[in-house]
Amino acid sequence: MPELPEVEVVKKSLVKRILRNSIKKVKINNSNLRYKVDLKKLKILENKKIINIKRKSKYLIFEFENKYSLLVHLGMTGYFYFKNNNFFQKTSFYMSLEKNNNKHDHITFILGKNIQLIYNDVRRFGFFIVKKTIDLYKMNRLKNLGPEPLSKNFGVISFKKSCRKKINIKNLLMNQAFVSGLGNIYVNEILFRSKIYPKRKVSKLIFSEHKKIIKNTKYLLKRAINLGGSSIKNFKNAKGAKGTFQENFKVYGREGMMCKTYNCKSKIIRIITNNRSSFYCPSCQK
DNA sequence: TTCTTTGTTCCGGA
DNA sequence: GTCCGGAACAAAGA
Repeated sequence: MPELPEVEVVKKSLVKRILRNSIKKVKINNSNLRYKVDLKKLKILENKKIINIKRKSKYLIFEFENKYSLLVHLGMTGYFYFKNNNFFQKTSFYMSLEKNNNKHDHITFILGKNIQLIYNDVRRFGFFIVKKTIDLYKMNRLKNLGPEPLSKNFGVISFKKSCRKKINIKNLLMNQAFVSGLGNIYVNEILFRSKIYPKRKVSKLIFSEHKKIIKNTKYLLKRAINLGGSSIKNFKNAKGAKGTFQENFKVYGREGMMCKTYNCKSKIIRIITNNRSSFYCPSCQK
C-alpha cells in the first residue's frame, strides 16, 4: 500500500505533469470510494489552474486558483496513472505494477484532447474531498497531524514532549499526532533497524534509542523515496522493479523466514499488536 | 469462510 | 477523568 515515500513519489510525478495546468473535465465511473465522491464539488475544479500540489502525511493536496482544494488519500490500493490513446504511465510503482484493470478506474480527469489522469483503486479505501482551501486545512484529519517525519520538527524532542509513556513504541510511531505519515510497514522496519521490540513501553526506552529511532526513520524513508524515483524510471520492467523494492524489507511480511542480520539464526515472528501485524526478530530486537 | 490491509472512532477496563 | 487496547467500519481478493 502506498505509504509516505510512495505518496511523495506520486506527488513529484504529478507536479512534473500537471502543476499550473487545469482539468478540463471530471468523470466519475464509481463514486463509492471510502466516502461518496461528490461530482458537483469536483466540477468546481474544472478549468481552474492547479497552483499547488502538496503532500502532507499520506495525503495529497491539490490547490486551485479559485481558492478550492482537492484532498486525496490513496487508501490501501489507490494510484494515479496517465493515459492517452496509445499508452499509459503509472505515477506510482507499488501495487500498481500488476497489470492495469479498467474495472477499478473510478475517476477520470480529462487534461487535454488525448490525455487523461485516471484514479484506480481496487479496495476503494481511498477518498476525494473538495473544500474551500481555507476550510480544508481546518479539518481535524489535517489539523491534528504531528510533525512530518523528515522535518526537523521530528527529533528526540518529540519523545520528551510526548506524554504517552505508557503505550508501546510501535503504537506511538503509528500515532499520527506524534509523527505523521508512518504506516505499518515502515514502523516494523524502523524498529528492526533500531533493534527494539515492538511492544516495548515508551517509558522504558533510553535516550540513545530515541536517537536511533529518529535517525532510522529518516534514513529508511529517504532511501525508499529514492528507490521509488528510480523504480518509476524503470517501470517498464514491472516485475523486476517490484522484486527489488520488496527485497529491501528486512522484517515486514517475512514471518517464519530467517533474520537477515549477519550470523543471526532466528526466524522472524509475527504478532498482533493494536490490531496490526508486527514482525520482529526475537534475537535482534529487545 | 476467514484473514488481511488503513485510519478513525467508539467503548470498556484499568 | 484519563489513558490505553481492542473492536468495528469501509471493500475485495487470496
